[in-house]
Amino acid sequence: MGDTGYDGGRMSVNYWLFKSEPTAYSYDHLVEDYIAEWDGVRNFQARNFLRDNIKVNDLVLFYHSNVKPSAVIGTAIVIREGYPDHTAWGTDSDHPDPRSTVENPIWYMVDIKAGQYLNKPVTLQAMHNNPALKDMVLLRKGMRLSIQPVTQEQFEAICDMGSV
DNA sequence: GCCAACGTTGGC
DNA sequence: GCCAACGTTGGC
Repeated sequence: MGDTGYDGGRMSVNYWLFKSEPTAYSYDHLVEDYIAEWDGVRNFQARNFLRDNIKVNDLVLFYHSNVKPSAVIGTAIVIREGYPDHTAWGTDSDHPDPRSTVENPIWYMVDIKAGQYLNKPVTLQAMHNNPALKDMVLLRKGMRLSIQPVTQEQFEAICDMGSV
């Protein structure tokens, strides 16, 4: 941002970290599917990012949470931006919300496609040990947000740490 | 499995 | 609008 470069209408991509419990949806699973709807987010702050801020071509760190060790496993790319999460509708869904309707959807999702595996997972501990990452949202005490903004510097630092 | 931290709900 | 109760997240 802030330079005079032209990139097709947008000054730059933004960077994000998506959390997933691998027992629910792993990075392997994304690579298999190649394209995934990032549905089921039921937190308003994360919803706002999905609805308002996450754009096509934005880059994503895919983080496995609630496993030993928790770690960033790979990257993904946003291929469709915020649209209503239809999995909130209908009782056969894994995460229904009867308050959300077609006319007034509460929840939103994006589509992503698989990027690259890191050559080696970057663990939560490794991130804590890197002073360059000290301001990461993920590392803030008690921060449970499942969709988090990441700076370009943080994104690149983690990719560097993950390439052996 | 424990439990601290957090978000959400709902009574008042 | 307060806040207690509850459910969930997620590291350890």
